[in-house]
Amino acid sequence: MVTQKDVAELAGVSFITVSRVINGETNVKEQTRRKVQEAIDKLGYAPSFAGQVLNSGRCNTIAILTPIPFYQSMRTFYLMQLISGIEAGCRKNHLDLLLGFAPEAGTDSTYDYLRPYRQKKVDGIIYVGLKQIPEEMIRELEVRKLPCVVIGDRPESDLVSWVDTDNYDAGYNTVKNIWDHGHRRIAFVGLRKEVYNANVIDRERGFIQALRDLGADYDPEDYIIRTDFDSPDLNVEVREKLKSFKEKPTAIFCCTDSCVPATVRGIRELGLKVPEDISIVGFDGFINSTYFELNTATNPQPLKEMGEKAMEILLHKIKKPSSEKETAVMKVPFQEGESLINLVHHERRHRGWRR
Amino acid sequence: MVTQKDVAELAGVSFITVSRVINGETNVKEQTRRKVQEAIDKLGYAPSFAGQVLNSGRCNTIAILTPIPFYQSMRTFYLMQLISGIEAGCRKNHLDLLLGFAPEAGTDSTYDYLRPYRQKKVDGIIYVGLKQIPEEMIRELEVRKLPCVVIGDRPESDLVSWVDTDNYDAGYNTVKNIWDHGHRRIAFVGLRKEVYNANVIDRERGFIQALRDLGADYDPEDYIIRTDFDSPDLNVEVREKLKSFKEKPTAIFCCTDSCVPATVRGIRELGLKVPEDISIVGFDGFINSTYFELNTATNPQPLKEMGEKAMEILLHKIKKPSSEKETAVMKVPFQEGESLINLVHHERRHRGWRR
DNA sequence: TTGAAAGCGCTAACAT
DNA sequence: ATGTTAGCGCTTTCAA
Repeated sequence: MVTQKDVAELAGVSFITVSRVINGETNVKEQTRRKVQEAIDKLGYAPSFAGQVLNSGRCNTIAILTPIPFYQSMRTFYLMQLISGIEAGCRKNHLDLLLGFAPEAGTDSTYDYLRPYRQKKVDGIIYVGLKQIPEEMIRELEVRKLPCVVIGDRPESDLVSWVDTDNYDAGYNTVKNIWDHGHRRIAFVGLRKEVYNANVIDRERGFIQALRDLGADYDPEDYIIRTDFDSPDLNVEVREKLKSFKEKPTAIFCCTDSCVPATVRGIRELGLKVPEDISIVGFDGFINSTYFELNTATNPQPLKEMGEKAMEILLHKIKKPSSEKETAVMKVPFQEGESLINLVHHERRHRGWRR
Repeated sequence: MVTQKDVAELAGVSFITVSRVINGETNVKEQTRRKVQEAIDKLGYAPSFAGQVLNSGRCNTIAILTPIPFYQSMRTFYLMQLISGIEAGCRKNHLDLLLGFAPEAGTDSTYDYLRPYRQKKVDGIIYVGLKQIPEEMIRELEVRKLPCVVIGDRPESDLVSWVDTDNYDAGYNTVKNIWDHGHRRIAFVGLRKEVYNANVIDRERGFIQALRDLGADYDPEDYIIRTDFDSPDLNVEVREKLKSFKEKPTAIFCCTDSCVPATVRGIRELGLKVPEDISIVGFDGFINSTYFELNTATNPQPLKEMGEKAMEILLHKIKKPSSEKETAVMKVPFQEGESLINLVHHERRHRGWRR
């Protein structure tokens, strides 16, 4: 490996002068600088990461840590888009990104996922939640004094900052939007209670409250279909639940776009059409025409911006470890789509299927 | 930060004894070891990454470097699944994964994507190709003596090993399979010539050669629809090209599953049905029922295995830098699906649309 | 079985 | 403007 010493020797100066040139210090004679620079170019010298870390205590690396599995599910889009925001922040600040994998239920528990942080291999962590941040991790953050920002959940600990979207609000507004399109019976495709996901729970709360406030003539809780992301039986679950309703919904609000295709399939299996018989509104903004035939109304989360915001907060904390916990709540806009129709124009059809 | 010195002080030994305990050396009295271990536990000491790197010259980190953008396109599934294989290898070998971003056309060219490698921040690189590995990167590999394995392309340089699938073979076999289902006019959805993708080019070559060998009564080259991944107009391009054919194909082989949904849409826009009027076969194995309504015949690439194989090769090279370039070609199996029908059973229908 | 000294590549602080 | 010294946390070598 080429070191400052090698460069110094070739240039006929001491190694400290090389260091000065590398760091762009001003107190070097122009002629010397040129000499050194030539030697650097000739040898292809670049300052070693290890030496710098040892000195500065910073390794200019941050970790993105997540329990989201890297499968071919739409959930990975959530992660991917966050990463693209985080990566933008890294670029700007000359940081590198370490990819960490937090344990998921059913995963190899012997895997020591905290090792890199114990070793101080990163300056900070962005934890992409959706699952709760593990207790032992919080303890580690405390011991190592590692800055951490969570995305998609709101941990109470003072040790972690977070960036989240206003899911209650977005859920509420979505229902209001659907209602404004003339729909009076709206169902919700949500998650089973045992699946922890603070975001979806909030969307569901918004769904329920909006319908109550709007004066719906049914109990919204009765129109919640509970399933799991990527469930292979999602279509069946939707279909059977739909069958069981006395009064059929004219619109379904899916807690995430991941559930939209299977929900549509379930509806079609009943011989019904989307959106003519049932309108669909999703959440997250994953669906696009590249892989789904229906232009879907949804609530696109500002994931890239969330990633960027998380980076910003993390950098504050890295630069000033004494700084306070920061939090940020971002709005989710509603986005129209062909999957949500205005009911007045289609009333006859709906009457038909309600019977 | 807690260092060996702190532990040594608390345990009343010299710091070198702490080092010995950490590294599990045998020449430490059991009683001393216990004393030291207690101090370690009490202080939550873990050996600092920086110190170890400086000493060993190894940073126990490998990079995955790719020009594939992190958007919500199916192409990211390719990357995701590779990563899951690579990650498995990292886990086994106590390595960490650095996520690198190679420049894509149209990207910020001021971004110094090679910095981490110049700094020796990683022990090796896995480059996920599909685009050619940049020349300046090969030069960097040479200067830094950095091991590198490419996935999805076959660079000639002796400096890089590679793992790839046999795309010519898979393309050839796919056509043969479709032919065996009774189809005699098969089209191909491929990429425009200016889009570099060695894999797809090989699939196309297989497509052409198979039809020639099978004695097709048309020139396969006339039945190639050229587009780009994720093109928003893919359906239009397919539709218009289909219209232009005198003799209509009864089956379409898509160079990647990414193109399947839009291809299906294009077909439907002509009032035709999949698979009744036109069968579809894809490639890669991205399509699944979670987000696409049609169970699609395809050629699932063994991506996870490829990632694992790449890791294996990379580790060889890291452990023994003098070792030779290694290459691996993996088979792609054909997978039946409802989107490909046996033509004899549906002949009437097909006659109908051919007219 | 334990410790002292040197050195990995770099920079900050202090000479010259 | 340039060089010397010391030290970051660790391991290797040599000494006790």
